[in-house]
Amino acid sequence: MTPQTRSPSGYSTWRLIAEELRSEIVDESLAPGTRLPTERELVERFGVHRHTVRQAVATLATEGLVARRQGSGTFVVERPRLVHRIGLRTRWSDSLGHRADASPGVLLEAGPDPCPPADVVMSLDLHERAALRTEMVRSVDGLALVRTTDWFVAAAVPDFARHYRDVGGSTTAALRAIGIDDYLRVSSTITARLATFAESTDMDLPGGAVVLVVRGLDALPDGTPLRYGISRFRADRVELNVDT
Amino acid sequence: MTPQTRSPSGYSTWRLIAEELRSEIVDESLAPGTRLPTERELVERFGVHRHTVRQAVATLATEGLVARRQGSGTFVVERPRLVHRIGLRTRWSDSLGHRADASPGVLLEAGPDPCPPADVVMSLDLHERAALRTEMVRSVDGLALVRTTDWFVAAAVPDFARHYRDVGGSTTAALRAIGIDDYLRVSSTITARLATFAESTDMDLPGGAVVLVVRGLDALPDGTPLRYGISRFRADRVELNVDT
DNA sequence: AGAAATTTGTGCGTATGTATG
DNA sequence: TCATACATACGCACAAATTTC
Repeated sequence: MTPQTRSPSGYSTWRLIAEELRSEIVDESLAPGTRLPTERELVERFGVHRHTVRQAVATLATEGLVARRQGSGTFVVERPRLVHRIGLRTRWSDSLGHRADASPGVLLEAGPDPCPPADVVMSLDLHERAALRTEMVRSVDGLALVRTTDWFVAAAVPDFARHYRDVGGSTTAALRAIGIDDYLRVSSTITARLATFAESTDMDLPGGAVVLVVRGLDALPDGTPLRYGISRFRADRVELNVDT
Repeated sequence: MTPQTRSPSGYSTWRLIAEELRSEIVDESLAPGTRLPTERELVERFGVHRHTVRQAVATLATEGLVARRQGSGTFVVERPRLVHRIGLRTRWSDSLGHRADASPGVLLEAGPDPCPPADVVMSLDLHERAALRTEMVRSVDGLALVRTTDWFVAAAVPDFARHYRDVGGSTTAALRAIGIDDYLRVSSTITARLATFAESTDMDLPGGAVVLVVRGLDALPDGTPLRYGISRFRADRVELNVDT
């Protein structure tokens, strides 16, 4: 485990240990409220110096994942986790709209996209039609939980950005103002990866954060494609749910 | 980006750059078959020494994610990606069974679990009944893609391990041999995190690999809970799909 | 209440790894 | 290849808070 004996992985020992412990916490193998193994036990388990274990736990403490109490131990902090349901009607308002502490979505950008990715062109049939792209961040309790990029068929959602701001940051309400009362989720594709630098900046993520990426296609009840969206969720604070 | 100006993250600079590029490849921002930016461009973009970007790209090349061609450039390698469908009937046989190169599941362990996690006890109503736990790895083309842990109500699946081996590594077939012809997915919960040391060993994952974690509850058509499963997928090779 | 054991917090010194130039 | 600056990991010692007996 020492840098001398390990092959160069690009990960420091304390970071590896920190991520191992984080996995167990996110997984609830270490349940909220319970005590972490003592530093002595962690030293034993990982075969490293106490300072190394301490630096690992220190980063988790800085992130607010655990709380250390001198003489007593280190404890897993209880943290609310957002459950985002994926189904026929997938709406932010259902997942975080009812929470008193949910802020409206912040529109970072909205404008024409001259050259959307190939799968977006395909899904929305944008060969002959212009695309509108929106970039948003959504937060709960001051914590950014999701970063979204959406494409619309521009002609179908006139003045989207203005309506979005007018209704106070709700996509569903903005679409209703335009005259679109209902839309359905056709399919969702879920992947996961490490956050990019840009995402870490936009969502203020800790180092090495994992994001859940959901690509979804929404259509009008008659089947006309309406929106192609890419949502990137903080994986340590959000879980996706599919009921069948 | 220099070690002097960065706050200590536990990641070496080349590792950060490697993971950034990997995210773009997994995301298909850098599509299969396309050329990576030149070393010169990467040096420019990340503001680091040429040795540093070379080490980053070298790691991706070792993993087979990119191929370097002298005088030509570095290219993103095309790699098959497994799509695992989540729906009412979620079966391995549907996702990877029809592939000629799919190996049967390898049963690592099967036996009584005296003390399953709280949510498993709850979902399967194991307060008074014994639990059977199975641990498996499933591979395609010699590449381990998923590591599963399943709990059954022991009394409902007598001799499961024997049947599983007899039918050659298929859960659905083993259950049929026991007399269970059909079962349905009740709900699925999806999270993501870095792989643990144990998972990295079992699935032979590269350092810092991300896993998609799916917790699912299966029940008999009459609603009796049958199985609670935790599946951990290699996130760089598997995507989940939900059609609604 | 008090002593001992346990657990986290802190300091210094040394050797090695990392990234730049 | 070498020099420089910083980060990492280890070894040892002791302090402070809490729990245990």
